[in-house]
Amino acid sequence: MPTTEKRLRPRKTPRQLRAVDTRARILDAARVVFAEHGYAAGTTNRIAAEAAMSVGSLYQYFPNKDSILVELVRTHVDDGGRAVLGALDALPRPTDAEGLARVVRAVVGAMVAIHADDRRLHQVLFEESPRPAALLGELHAMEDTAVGVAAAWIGPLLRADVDPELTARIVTVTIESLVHRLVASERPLDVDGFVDECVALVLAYLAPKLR
Amino acid sequence: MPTTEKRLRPRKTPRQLRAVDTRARILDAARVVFAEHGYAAGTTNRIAAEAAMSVGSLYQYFPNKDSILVELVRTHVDDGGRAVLGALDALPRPTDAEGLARVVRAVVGAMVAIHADDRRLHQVLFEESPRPAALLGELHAMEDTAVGVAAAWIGPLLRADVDPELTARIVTVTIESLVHRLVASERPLDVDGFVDECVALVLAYLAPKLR
Amino acid sequence: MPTTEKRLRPRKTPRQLRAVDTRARILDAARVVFAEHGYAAGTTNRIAAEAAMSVGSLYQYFPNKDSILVELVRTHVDDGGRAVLGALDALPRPTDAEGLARVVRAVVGAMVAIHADDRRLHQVLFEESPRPAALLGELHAMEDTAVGVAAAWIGPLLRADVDPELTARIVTVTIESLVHRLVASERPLDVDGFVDECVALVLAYLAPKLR
Amino acid sequence: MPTTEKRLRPRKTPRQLRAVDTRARILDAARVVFAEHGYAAGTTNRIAAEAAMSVGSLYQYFPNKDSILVELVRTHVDDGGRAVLGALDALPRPTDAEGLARVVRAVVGAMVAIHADDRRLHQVLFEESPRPAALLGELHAMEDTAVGVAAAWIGPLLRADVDPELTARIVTVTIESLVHRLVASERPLDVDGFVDECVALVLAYLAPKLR
DNA sequence: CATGAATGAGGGTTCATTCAT
DNA sequence: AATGAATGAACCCTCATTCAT
Repeated sequence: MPTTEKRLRPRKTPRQLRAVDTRARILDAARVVFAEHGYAAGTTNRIAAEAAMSVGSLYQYFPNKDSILVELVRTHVDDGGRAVLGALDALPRPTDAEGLARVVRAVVGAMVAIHADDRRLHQVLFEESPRPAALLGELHAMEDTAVGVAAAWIGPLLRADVDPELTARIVTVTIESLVHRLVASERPLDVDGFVDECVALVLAYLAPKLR
Repeated sequence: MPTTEKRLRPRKTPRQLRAVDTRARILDAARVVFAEHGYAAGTTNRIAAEAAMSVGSLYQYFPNKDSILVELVRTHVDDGGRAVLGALDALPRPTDAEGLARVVRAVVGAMVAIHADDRRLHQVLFEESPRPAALLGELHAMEDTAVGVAAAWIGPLLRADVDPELTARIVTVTIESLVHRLVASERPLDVDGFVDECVALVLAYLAPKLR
Repeated sequence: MPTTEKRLRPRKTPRQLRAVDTRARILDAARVVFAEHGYAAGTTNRIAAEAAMSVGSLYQYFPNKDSILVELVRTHVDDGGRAVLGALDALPRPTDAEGLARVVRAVVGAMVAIHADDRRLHQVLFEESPRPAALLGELHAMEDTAVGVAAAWIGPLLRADVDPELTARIVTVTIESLVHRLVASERPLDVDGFVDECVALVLAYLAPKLR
Repeated sequence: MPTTEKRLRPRKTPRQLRAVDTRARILDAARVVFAEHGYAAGTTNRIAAEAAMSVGSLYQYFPNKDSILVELVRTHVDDGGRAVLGALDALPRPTDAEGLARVVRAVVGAMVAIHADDRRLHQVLFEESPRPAALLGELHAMEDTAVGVAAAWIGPLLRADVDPELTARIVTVTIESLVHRLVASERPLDVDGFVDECVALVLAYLAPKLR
């Protein structure tokens, strides 16, 4: 019933929704172009062409090339966070080593899943491109948040003499690093085997620290 | 009059040696410039200036900018390999968990040491810069070699039902990834603590696989 | 139904009046924007924004950016003429050197007054901006008119062997030039002292030509 | 005798002279292009084309478009100063009204002469173009120097109760303004007549102040 | 008539690479 | 071999103007 739908949300479409859509088109195009050409050769003109619009339009939505990149990074990180939190949501707080194993497996799985989409883009976003100072702050904050979540989930299981914050950070960094390494790998890789070993690694690290 | 010409040329810098020296000067300059300006802004003119020579001369030793980068990457990887092998050379093949701990600690220490030199350069070399396909093959070969060495040192300690090759690869990749992560970190970091945890992580992973 | 339409239209803003008002709003906005940003950076979009309307609307009242500028120049010149004529209106035709001094002082005073408003705008209008050929003709005509007025006021006092037209032109040009120079000056200036000297200059020039 | 000439000045040519020549070519081209197209449309590419070189070369001699303009302004002002000083050099310090008349005539003549070259360029340089703050300072300093010179030449002739500095400044500004006005005039003008009146104006202004 | 998103030619500038000397 | 001036394609971005709604 298109008529009904139109009636139900009329005024919102013209300015707001259009703009949101255009922004999305630009970001999608940028993803494609950066993945294909890298950051330096991913020119704003190319992105505009990919988005089937003029450069001028692109610059009405983003003040410069870097801001597109920043938005892409932000979006990716946010999506990652949401994916992990979503995976955790389906699980109870672990009360024993077995529950912990399920949690770690879920997290690593979620991380790998969101990175599987476009490995090359991920590389461009997180390695090749310049990261403005402003963005770095956000990324650090995000990591701290992630460490906080990890500490909340793992902490209760740790012995009293173990620093939950440090442990959580090591686990977080390890998972992140290995998943990024997996993504960066330009050779074919047995993903499932990698995930298994990654989980094993983390659990082995945590085992002697459990209460 | 070849005799005359020979006389005019200083004895200790025959054509070959001179060229080697010039190449080295260029590479040193490139290291400085890339570390200071990044890859994109590290122009060939700047490198030539840093090397106190003309661009023209630079292009007589390297066909293009990328070839300088490639040489830098190659050199760094080779140095890394040599450093690790050197560290291992001082140790006996491990026969028990304790020996293994010493070996892992030595390797991680060596890795961190060669990366401590110039973190920024390392980042430029391994993240910011485009890596030509030709180089990728070499890097993969290097990794395989590293895995081979790891397998040789760890393998004899593993239980029969453990895949030494896979285990060695995971250990290698983990150490590499975490050290790179340490280097990439733009926030101040407790290096020693990081190394300790890194060693603990690897040993914990290996512990259940030991015979 | 023309009757209905008439009802809907507010009485005091029939098509014509409304348009005049909109034009005025645009011109006012242009003055502000040009004064603040200069000609090149005084974009039509900025002018429209300042006028609280869309660019599209602006282009319904002016065919292009230059036409706004031209209108601004025209208005300024007209205002100047009116101001000078107004100042003269309050004075009797001079019959002696004393009367002449009063007239010159009044004219210079009026000129300085209308330029004091917004020096920066004046600069943009008369120096920084391109002046289309069409406008030049009008400006020349205006100058000729001014010279004519000057000749009418000064002429009767001059000796028979003096060319009233040339004398009037020199006086006109001198006053104009010095006032513009005053406006253009980016260093603080003693305006009153400047005016005094300007008047003295003109009177000294005229003195030997008086009958 | 080309051989002799070559021998006489050998080493100076290669780097220094070439560069000076190239700079001059660029400035000449810029003069032509600015005069023809104005500042905004006088693009660096057009200037390079006019100078029969590539943009890249142009940017090896000037860091940006504005710097070319600044150099042009500086050169023009310097030339003007030199021309006026040159004209004065041929005259003795005035000791009476007659000598003063000769001096004023010489100065006005020199000013008009150096501006006769290219009126349109002069307009672009001094009206249409943005003048960086740095340049303004220099221009002010130049004016002050000019006022100083004028005071030195006129001062001794003035009555004790006359401010030589103020008088010199008014004279300087008047000559400058009227000559610029002459240049700016886009209508054909009787230059000689203008000069005569200009001189008469200045002398009439000075007459009552003479001792 | 109003709106403001869209257009795209064109501008200033950089930098890997070449080549005459 | 060395030099460094010269090259010019390509980049990012702006802004006067248009046009679908």
